[in-house]
Amino acid sequence: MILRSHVEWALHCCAILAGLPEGKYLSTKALAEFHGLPKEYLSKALQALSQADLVDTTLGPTGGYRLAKPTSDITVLDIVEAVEGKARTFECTNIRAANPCRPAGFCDAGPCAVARVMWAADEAWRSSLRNVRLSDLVATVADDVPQDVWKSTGAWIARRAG
Amino acid sequence: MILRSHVEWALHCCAILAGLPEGKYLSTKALAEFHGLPKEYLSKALQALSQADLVDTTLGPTGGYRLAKPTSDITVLDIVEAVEGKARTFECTNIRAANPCRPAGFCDAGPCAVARVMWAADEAWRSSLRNVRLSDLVATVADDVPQDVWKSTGAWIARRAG
DNA sequence: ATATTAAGGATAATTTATATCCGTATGAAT
DNA sequence: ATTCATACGGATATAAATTATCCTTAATAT
Ligand code: FES
Ligand code: FES
Repeated sequence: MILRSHVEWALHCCAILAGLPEGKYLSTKALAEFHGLPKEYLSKALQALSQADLVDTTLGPTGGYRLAKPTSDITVLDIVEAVEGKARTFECTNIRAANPCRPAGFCDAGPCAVARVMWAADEAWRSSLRNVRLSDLVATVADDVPQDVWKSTGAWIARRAG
Repeated sequence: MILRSHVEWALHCCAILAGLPEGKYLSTKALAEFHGLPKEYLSKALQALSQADLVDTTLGPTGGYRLAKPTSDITVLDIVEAVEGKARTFECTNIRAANPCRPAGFCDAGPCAVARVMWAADEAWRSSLRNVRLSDLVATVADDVPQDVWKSTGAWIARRAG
């Protein structure tokens, strides 16, 4: 099992959009260049963010993306689920139903105990991601990145914004 | 992202092996029949359990699998990692390195903040699975299944054990 | 000897992930 | 008005992972 690369892309793009000057937009082209990613494919991840209402978009020469809400109102889980879907990572195919010792027509009262354990772990994973806001993430990144790089990155974004 | 079906198979097989009479083995064929699974493919999952030293095996007409340890010494995580691997579910491709504002030869001090958040969630998932022992799981299943079905299932296992 | 089993290698089919291409509608600048 | 750059979505292509089967080998019980 492995998460799609879109998750890494979407999270980094949101972190960049967080540094965008008020009211401006940043294009797919700029985001792809910045991260060294294939523009057309990155576009699919950004479309997913748009469909999840995490970002606003506009068309035309100065068009692109910007965050639709304050960074403190967006969680990492919001972003992950936007590109990866909300479906559980464990899928029960109900193999217990094949038990030859069951009476004919036997009907289970609820989900299998195995599935419940796996789903609880899935929820722990989601809960962990839900507890980190985009604002927290950006603050951590800002802490990690040397000040001069951080500053010139902000300038780069402002320069490419439309 | 979705876990492989082997996870569901391996967990259910371990739960069945937990009901095996002392010293006996249960074959792939019996486990496949019981769960309605393709024998040859299920065999791959069981081999993974064997390689992780969670089960003992023996050859020959009375051969098959049995648990290698007490059920309280095996966690759900042990089983999941045996078939799914221990690799993290989030893979960082270090896209931050493409940032055009970095000075040439810039070297990161540690893993990216985005990766750290994703890895923490991964660990929360694993921790949740690690906190459930096979003995706990079996107890829950026993609670779920009607007593008569539980009993006849135990008899079925004993009958097929060699 | 014979039958049955786990183990593992080879191979194929199916599904998912990755990636590119192109047409359309929209908005900004001239 | 015209032109250009953009998001969006559909279609298609390629690569990789998952699912599945087949077959050979070595071990073991009867
Ligand atoms: S039947 Fe699907 S997890 Fe038990
Ligand atoms: S560079 Fe990989 S998660 Fe940030």
